[in-house]
Parts: sequence; structure tokens; C-alpha cells
Amino acid sequence: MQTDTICLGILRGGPTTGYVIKSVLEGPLNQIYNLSFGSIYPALSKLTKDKLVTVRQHAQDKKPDKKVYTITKKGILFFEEALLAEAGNYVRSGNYGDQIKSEYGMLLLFSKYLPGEHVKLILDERLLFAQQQLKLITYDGPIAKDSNLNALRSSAQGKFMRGLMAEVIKTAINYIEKNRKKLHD
Amino acid sequence: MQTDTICLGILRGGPTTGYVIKSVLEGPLNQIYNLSFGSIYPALSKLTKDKLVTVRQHAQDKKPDKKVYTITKKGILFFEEALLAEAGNYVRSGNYGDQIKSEYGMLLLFSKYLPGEHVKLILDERLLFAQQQLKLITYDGPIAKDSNLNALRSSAQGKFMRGLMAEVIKTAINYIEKNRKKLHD
DNA sequence: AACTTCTATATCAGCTTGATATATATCTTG
DNA sequence: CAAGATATATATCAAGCTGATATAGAAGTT
Repeated sequence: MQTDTICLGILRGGPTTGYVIKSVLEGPLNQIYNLSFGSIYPALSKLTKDKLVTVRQHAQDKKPDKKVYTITKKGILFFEEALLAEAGNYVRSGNYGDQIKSEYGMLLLFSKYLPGEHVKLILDERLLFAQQQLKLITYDGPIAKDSNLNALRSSAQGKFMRGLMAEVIKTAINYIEKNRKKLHD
Repeated sequence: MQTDTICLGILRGGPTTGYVIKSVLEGPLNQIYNLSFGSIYPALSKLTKDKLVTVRQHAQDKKPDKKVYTITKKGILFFEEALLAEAGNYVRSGNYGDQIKSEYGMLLLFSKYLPGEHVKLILDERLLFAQQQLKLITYDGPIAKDSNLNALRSSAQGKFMRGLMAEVIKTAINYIEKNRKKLHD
């Protein structure tokens, strides 16, 4: 999905800054997608130039300028057309992620070249990490940050995706616990 | 994981070509990682220059040259050290994939801006695709191609990863079937 | 009081992708 | 059987993305 489309989609939930767009992608939704500032900031500049968003520069006394972006009517139309036009392509992405770079999957595949003790450790750490992720995703308490993230998280779509991710992680944890003996004695 | 390390890891299973390295990554293991030729060929050149692999150029009558790469003793040592050194970093990659670009996840998150009919279609196509993926991963019949892929697929590690992926996909299919009504009426 | 983390924007070398080019062999289908 | 499609095989490159780095004040922690 185009970086532009993703920025517009998040701005559809309300005006916000580039910094917050990144933090939305890094919160409970971090299993789905991520973008670096090096992609977000140029995208917002381009969107501004194309009049799909507007900027209000909050020049605060001593703080650095805070640029709040708002999606325009033109931007809303553009966003919805882009989604419709490209939806078909996204169906064939992996489960869940088409541009997959699973360092961990490769590590396990190659783990036969590692000492058994080390493999044990790697699996222990992994289970811990997975449990942390599960907590992060299923956490339903208040989040400060931004109303934008709240809206996305509590929408029917946000709940659906969080539920899906939680189920997937639980499955993975169970699988590793039951089958790890096959990778080390 | 470095492209170099991945190439070495696959060559650890036996000598082969750049073309086959790509096809190994695209077979039943495609849910874990992928690399383009634009990454693989330069990596193999670099590895050759560093004496971690050697090349035998099979200049066939009319066919284009076939370059078969073999890992050297130096390469084997380098590979195992690299794995050990970096293993800790890979534990904190996502489930499963840290550099996640799930176009589909974003599409579902944004699906509230799409007509219900369209959302229905997207979910139907997705279920079909997931079932295809499941078949590809669980397929246990003979594969021609290369002994390298066969070895990786039938190793304890390969079986473990394929089992994990299969469970995860099954979970996702069940979840979508049970909860899809929340995304369209 | 010192240190760390958070908010906030910006840049850039180096790497990766997806498309494209080239050339032959083999398989498939009307 | 001929035509067309697919598979084998390497290579290149523009466009885009990441991870690191720089900057700087605020707020929280020890």
C-alpha cells in the first residue's frame, strides 16, 4: 500500500502530526505495518503540495514547530478511490504481511547449525516476547497519546484486527510450547 | 537478517545457483522471507570476492552460463558466527515477520470507508487465497527443482516452521469466518 | 541535580524492490 | 505439429524505504 494512502487513511480519523502517524503505526497495530520518518515526512510534504492535506504550523515559543495536517475534501475523495482501485491487489498478501522479512523464521530454519543450548534460549526468549506482544495487543485500558489512535483501536475494524492478531499469536505460542522438543533435546 | 547470511545458509545445504536460491525462498517457505534477484546476485558476487563461496561456471553449448556456488570452509565458519552473534536480535521480530507490510491488514482497518458489498468480496477472496496458501505449505508430495529445497523442507526445522505456518493460517481462516459479520451486514 | 525518555522534524547513504531485458528449453493446448 | 506459454538463468536500474544520525526543548525519574 502506498505510503500516501496510509497517511491519508490515518488523517481520515482526524488532524494530526507526522510524529503521531508513526506512533499510531507503532502502537497496538504494530503487527500490521510500519513506516520510518524518512517515508512519512516526505509523503506529507507531497500530499500538501497536491492539496490533499493542509498544514497548520504551530510555532510555539521555544518548542520546535509542530505541523498539524488535516485531510481536505479532495484528499478524502482521492483516498477512497485509491482504496477501491487497489483493494484487489492487497488480498494476495501473506498471512499477514506480504513483504515478509521474518528474521526469526530464518533463524529457526537455520537453527540446526546452532548448539542445542542456544536454541533452547532462543525459544524461551521468543515465548516471552510473544506474551508481551499479546498483552500489548489485548490491552484495553486508556491510552494518552492521541484521539486518532483511540478511534482506530476501538472501531469495529480495529477490534477485528486486534482479535485476529491475538488469536494468531496465541496459536503460535501454543505451537512452540508443544513442538519445541523437536528442535532441541 | 543479512542477505549474505541467508545465501550462505541456503548454500550450507549444498551447492546451487542464484536462481534456485530465489526459488527456495518462494516455495513452501515463502511465508517466511523473500528476496529479489537484485539482492541475491550482488550478494553472491560479494561473497565470492570475500572467498566465502566459490563459483563454477558451467558454460553450456547454447544455454546461458550457469553459475553454481559452493560454500567454503571460511564461509561455513563465517555463517555460524554470524548466526550466533545476531540470534538475540531476531527474537524480537514480529509474529512472524518484523519488517511487516501487510497491505491486507491496512485494507481491513480502512474498510469502514468502503461499500459493504466490496468488503464482502474482499473477505471472500482472502479466504480463498488463505486456503491456497495452506495447501502449498502442507503439500508433502515430491518436488522436482532442487535437492536443496527438499533438504530444507524435510528437516526437523523445516517441518517445525511449516507446521507453525499451517496452524497460524488455519487460525486466521477460522477467525475471519466467525467474525466477518462485524465488518459487513 | 543529573539522566533518561518523550515530543517533534529532518536528512541521507546504502540497500531492496519490481520492472525490464535477454536467451534458450520445455511443456501445453488447440 | 505449431504456436504460445512457462521455466531456467543472469543482470541492471530508477524509485522508494530503512536505520542511523542530528537537533532541541519538555517532562519524568532517580
